[in-house]
Amino acid sequence: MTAPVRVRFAPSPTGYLHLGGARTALYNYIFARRHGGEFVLRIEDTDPSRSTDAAIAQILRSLREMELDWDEGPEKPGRHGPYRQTERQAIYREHIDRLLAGGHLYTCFHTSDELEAERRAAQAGKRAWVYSGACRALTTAEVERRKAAGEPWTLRFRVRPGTTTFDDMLRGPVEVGNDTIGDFIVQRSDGTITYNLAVVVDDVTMAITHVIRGDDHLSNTPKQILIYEALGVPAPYFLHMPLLFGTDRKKLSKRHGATNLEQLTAVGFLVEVVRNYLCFLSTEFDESMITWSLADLVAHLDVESLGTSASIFDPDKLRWMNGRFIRAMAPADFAARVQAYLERVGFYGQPPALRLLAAKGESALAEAIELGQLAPLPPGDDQERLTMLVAPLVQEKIEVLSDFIRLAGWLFTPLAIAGSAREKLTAIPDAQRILRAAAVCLAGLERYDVEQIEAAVRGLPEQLGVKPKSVFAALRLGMSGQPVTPGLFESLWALGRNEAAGRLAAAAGML
RNA sequence: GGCGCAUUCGUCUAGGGGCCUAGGACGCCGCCCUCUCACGGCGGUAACACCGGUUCGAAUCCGGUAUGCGCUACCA
Repeated sequence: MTAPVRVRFAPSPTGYLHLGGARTALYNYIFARRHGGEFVLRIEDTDPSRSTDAAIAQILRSLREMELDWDEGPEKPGRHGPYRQTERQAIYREHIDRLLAGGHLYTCFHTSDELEAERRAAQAGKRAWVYSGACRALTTAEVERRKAAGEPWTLRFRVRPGTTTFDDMLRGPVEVGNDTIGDFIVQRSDGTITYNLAVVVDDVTMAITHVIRGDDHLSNTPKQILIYEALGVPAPYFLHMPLLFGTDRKKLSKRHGATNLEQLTAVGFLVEVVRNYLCFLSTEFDESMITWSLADLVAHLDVESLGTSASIFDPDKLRWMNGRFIRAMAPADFAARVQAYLERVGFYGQPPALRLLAAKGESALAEAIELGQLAPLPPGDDQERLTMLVAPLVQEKIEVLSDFIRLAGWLFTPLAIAGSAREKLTAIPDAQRILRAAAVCLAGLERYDVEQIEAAVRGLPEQLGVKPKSVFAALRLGMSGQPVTPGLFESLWALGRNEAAGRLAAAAGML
């Protein structure tokens, strides 16, 4: 019988979980669940200068938001812990000793400055460069003498001659000549362990059977295989997923706008959609997949049938998917999501969120939230009622949740007609007459419902002898101060009779 | 420079020797619907990186070139 499948996701906590990382986490999770295996989370913080606890917390939060619960890892103790590399020093020690005993490691006294110079010279002469292995020849006595003299030293891995091969589950056989690898450092002069050794030791001791990671690690794999060999343990299966780039074909970074889950959800993308979008890259996609649940992803997606070339993050397609998803939601669910979103971005009782979005756009909003400038604020009773009332009106037209604010934010703030809206309103012939008539008309309606409102408004043009367009435009501007709103009749209805009539009358008074 | 991986419309992709004068989706453009904006519907634009082979026949197989990315670190 074969060993149970165990996979891991091993981010280095140097910042947010970016989308590429989220994607490999997703596929690791899916692979584990498909094979009834276990998914472990490990934090690769061997470089303390770049790792922060805040980043770790951030990453855990994002994974949880995507519902990728890990079976073992931080805050989820298991038999193979600890799950932070900084806490596994003793384990590395032990393995270093084993390698040392096996003659796979040797002490090297070359300083990084010396090596840097050599490398530069080789570079200038357009010659290939790998570490010469000069220190291999040092005698034990010599080593001891120089160590005693206080010279800094590192431990290097003695790369054997020959070639190293492995079968990538996605790309097939890969073969490299060991002479192109060069003895690499495994223990730094400060005594800390290097990435390539740490991963191997961790994967061995955590009983990882399948290493599913980004393509950027493909070139490191031969080194790691050499270490497995030296340790005398079988290497796991490897699968290198295609990378995810920004629109400029470069690695995703801040310059590409919203590129991590936090920012994306801050502008109103739904986690499920982002999650699905990431999964649908490098594979065939069908519209019916947009509303898939995590369980559906597990049931249908197979990391082994992904394509092999890198793909580019396309915010436009994500938007479209988000819109489709929103349209497919039950109205009540959508309303609840809108409310939670508005609360999160501090919309309720905090016009700043609204203004920020209007003036500076989505990225500014995302940034403000990120910096904690907008505190979550629960809605008041009236606001909650209004939100529920208005949500269905916008559900059919928006792409991201922040569009709600753009489209319907005016409903939550006192009437203000300024700038171009004011100019447009004044430019409408008979605007004042129209507004007054409409206010009176609405106030006198027998029943205040959408049908009655529509009938009344549609009767106005003939009644007043003006063009229908003038009436619609005047009422829209007059009730909202906005050129674009949800449906006119529905909006007037959502406002309520008094508020609607009051706004129109007030608008007439401003002319 | 060396090594590795990749290469179909702008983007995500279908395609695994004849079904391909290359199909779908996003975007873009146009039309329809329409109280604004959208949504929705319909239509259009647009690609096999290049050069050589193999073959009766190549997007599909092979070789080379180019380009991109990654590794080549006492980063991960």
